[in-house]
Amino acid sequence: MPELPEVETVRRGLAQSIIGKSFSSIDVRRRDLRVSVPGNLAAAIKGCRVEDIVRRGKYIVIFPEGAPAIILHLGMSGRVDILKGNSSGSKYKAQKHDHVIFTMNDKTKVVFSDPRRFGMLYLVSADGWENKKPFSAMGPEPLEPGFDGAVLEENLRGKKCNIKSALLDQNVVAGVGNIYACEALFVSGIHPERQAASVKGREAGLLADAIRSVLKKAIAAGGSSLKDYRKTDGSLGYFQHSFSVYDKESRKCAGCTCKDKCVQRIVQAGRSTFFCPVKQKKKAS
DNA sequence: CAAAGCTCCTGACCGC
DNA sequence: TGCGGTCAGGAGCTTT
Repeated sequence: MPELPEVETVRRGLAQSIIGKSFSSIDVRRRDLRVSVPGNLAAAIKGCRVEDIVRRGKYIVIFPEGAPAIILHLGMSGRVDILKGNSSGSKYKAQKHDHVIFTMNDKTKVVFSDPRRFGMLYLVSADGWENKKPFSAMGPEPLEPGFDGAVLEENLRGKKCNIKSALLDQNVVAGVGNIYACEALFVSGIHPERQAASVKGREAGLLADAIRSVLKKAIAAGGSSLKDYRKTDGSLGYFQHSFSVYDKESRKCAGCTCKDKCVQRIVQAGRSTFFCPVKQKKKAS
């Protein structure tokens, strides 16, 4: 379940390994992902030098010089493996779910694999990319300076759905998914069933701070590896060991002083929510 | 416009 | 051991 911290970890791995290098070949083994991999991918980027790689929400955007931007989304089970040219790259043999393999001019291989094929890899013209499809309406980056309680409150205004579901809306805040929505609500002491628009003022500030701190800690840990997620060198993230409530049904919450087995699981908008009913209050404080 | 429901997909897991 | 059923979940689409 790659969310912002996992995507950021992958972005950093990519940036370190391929910025300044150019694409020498692109092998598309399977096109039918969530969005079809464009037929002109190889023709569009071959020979182009990678200038920059940025992240917006859960998307990675790669900028090859003089070419369209490559939009990459890891979906549910997507993974990027980087094989250094001098060693592992030459021994690489494509696995079942390796869909797109980029080979750089120094033989480094970038392998995009995704068993469930919820991921996406497509091209958008680099000029004005931020104003196009998924990005134009996307909410603020929670780790950028402009994000605070006032901004969050504004984006929650008028929302009648519960706060947990609202946090999953990428137009409210970018990059937060199921795990970190649960974790941030716990840290801020807000009950997941609270009406979204009722979270304002001091509480909106607490929630914004909680989102930032949880995401920062997760990035520092290299993300959370539950099933499929790996860093670009194949190693595991380890933030899953630091979850306060996520996937802890009928167990103790972080720093628990409640009766034991306090963590409850409910389903909201078809997604699991984990929370502590003792520490997360239904009434605004 | 908002929000809920549905869909895509496959590996993992459970119970018999 | 093997098989069928269920689940997970990001985002886009459809329905209400």
